[in-house]
Amino acid sequence: MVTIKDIAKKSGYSITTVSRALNGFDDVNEETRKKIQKVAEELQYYPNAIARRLVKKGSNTFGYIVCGLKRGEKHSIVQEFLSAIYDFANKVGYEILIMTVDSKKKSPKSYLQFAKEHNLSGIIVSGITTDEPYYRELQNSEIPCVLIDLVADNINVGSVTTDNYNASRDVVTYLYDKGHRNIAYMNGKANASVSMVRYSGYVDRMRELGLKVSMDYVLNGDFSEEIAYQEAREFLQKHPEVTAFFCASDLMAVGLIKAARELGIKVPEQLSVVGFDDIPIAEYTSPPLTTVRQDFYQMGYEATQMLYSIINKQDIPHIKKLSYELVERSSVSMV
Amino acid sequence: MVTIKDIAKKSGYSITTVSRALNGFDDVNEETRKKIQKVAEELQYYPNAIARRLVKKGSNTFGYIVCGLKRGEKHSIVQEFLSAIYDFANKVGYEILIMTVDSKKKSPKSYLQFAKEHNLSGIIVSGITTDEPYYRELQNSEIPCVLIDLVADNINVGSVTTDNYNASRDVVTYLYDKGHRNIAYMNGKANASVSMVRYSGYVDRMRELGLKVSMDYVLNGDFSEEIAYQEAREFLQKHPEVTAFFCASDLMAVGLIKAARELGIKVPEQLSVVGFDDIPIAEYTSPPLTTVRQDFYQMGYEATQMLYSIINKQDIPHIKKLSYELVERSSVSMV
DNA sequence: TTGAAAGCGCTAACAC
DNA sequence: GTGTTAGCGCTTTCAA
Repeated sequence: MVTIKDIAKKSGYSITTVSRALNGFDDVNEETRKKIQKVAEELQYYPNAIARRLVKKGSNTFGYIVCGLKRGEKHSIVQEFLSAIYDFANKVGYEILIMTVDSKKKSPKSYLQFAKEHNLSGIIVSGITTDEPYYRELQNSEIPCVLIDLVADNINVGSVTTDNYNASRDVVTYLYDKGHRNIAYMNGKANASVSMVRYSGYVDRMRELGLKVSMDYVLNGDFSEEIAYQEAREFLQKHPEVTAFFCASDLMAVGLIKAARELGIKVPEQLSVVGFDDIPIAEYTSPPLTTVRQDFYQMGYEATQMLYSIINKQDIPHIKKLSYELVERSSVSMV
Repeated sequence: MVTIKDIAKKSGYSITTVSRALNGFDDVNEETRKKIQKVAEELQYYPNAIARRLVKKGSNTFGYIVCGLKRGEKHSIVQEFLSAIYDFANKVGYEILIMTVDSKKKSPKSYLQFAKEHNLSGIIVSGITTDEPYYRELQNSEIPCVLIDLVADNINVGSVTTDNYNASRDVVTYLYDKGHRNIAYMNGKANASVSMVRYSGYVDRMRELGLKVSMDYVLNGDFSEEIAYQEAREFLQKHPEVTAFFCASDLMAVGLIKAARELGIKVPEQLSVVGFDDIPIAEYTSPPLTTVRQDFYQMGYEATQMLYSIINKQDIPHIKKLSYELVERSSVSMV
């Protein structure tokens, strides 16, 4: 390994001067700098980031704690987050360190340990549900944090989500305007923060519109295509009066549509379906899915940006609700 | 920040003893260890991985160079890779450092710089095409490398790919067996290694079966849905005699099918289509796509495993060709 | 069983 | 402009 010392020796200057020359300080003679740079190049010198990080105060690294980075997902949400996080990090010259968390296994280390070990400047968290130990730990973190799809607000911690509540309300309104009155709801993971707020959006808006919300009409698909399919098969047979279904995720909508098809129920003629997320698949299902588009890339980007602001003690709001878009395709009809 | 020094001070032992006690050395009195551990806990001490890394020889980190981690992808290939890389890394106690590369922009740093700066144990590379400067640089690396979907073979560098050549041949055979004789081919990015291999599989097998390969029948969709769509629109009008299309990616197949539909050509009745990859969308298109399934997770896993072996000087083959599966759905018919 | 001391590669006062 | 020195937090000989 070529070090600054080797360059010092070969160039005849001191270690300090080499360091300063290479780091562009202006108290170095230009000729000296040239010579040193030449030697550095000859020796194929690359500064050791680890050593530098040890001596400097900050590490200039964001941590990213992901829950749910796993094989065979039918959406690429994590990929969108990552793409955004790296885009922003590259822009401000930060590195990223990722810690994957498996909700099934007990986590090997706490977020605090992760952060302190690597001297992280701050961390972004996604995919965590409210029943996980991380959640409480994170709430009043001493380290800058931004949570995606989770509520939080204190000096060091911010949160970024889609405006799930209003999105949900809009869907109900949309369905209502299409003439639907018996609107069922397929909820996601009970412990996911987004499930709860989407659910309240549904309930609140239904009530406002004078529609009764029967608990019979609320299923739980756990954000899973398969479970939604199972639940729907049972439900649809019992409730022919239901003309529309709002699903808290596209994947569940897909499962629901499959169940309907098998039962001989035509979508959208006999049953209208609205999803949530707008994952790539949504465009290709038959019928193409009407759904609420979330911009996951933007969520990731805003989260990283917010983290950066928090780290730099900028005074910005710590809660960001992103806009959504109701994209109309062909899974909803008038009644 | 709580350091080993603080613990030494508070516990009354020396820095050395604290270090050894905390790292489980057996030349430490158990009582001493207990005391030290207690103090460490009280002080909420977390060992500084950066300092440790500086002093130890290896960094126990894999680098991962990704090209093509970007917004709005319709597949989650990178996500599958990452998921696998982390699964393996977690198992062997390594960390991951990712460098994103944008083929459009000139890369900010060479892979060597990336590796040396962070003292990486080795690196995994995916998404690189043969025309990129990285490619040559990587070929005879002094640092352990494993390339995904790129050929390479030397002491320090290995490669992992699907057996693209035979997969391609199998598709042609499959189509032939279904009675197709005029089989066109939609190739991917010209400079992607996989494109070339898949293309030769197509050509070789066509010839073996006594079918002529006209250059007219070979289009280039650049792995893009949109470009494939454009190319196909033009082509299909001119070549009604073509009854089957083999596309080097599912996304291109989707573009092709769209073009066919707009032209009033029924898939699969009038035109059979086979894709490649088996991305999630493939299952939901209409008609559902017959395609070659690649196991991207496995590719990532094997790559990381191979890298680990190379790093540890194990004597294993440096070329791994993974098996594939022709999944039959409904986009191909007999003729 | 414990501790003193050197050093990993680098930066940053402070002097000259 | 340049060099001396100390030190980031940790591990690791080598003595005691």
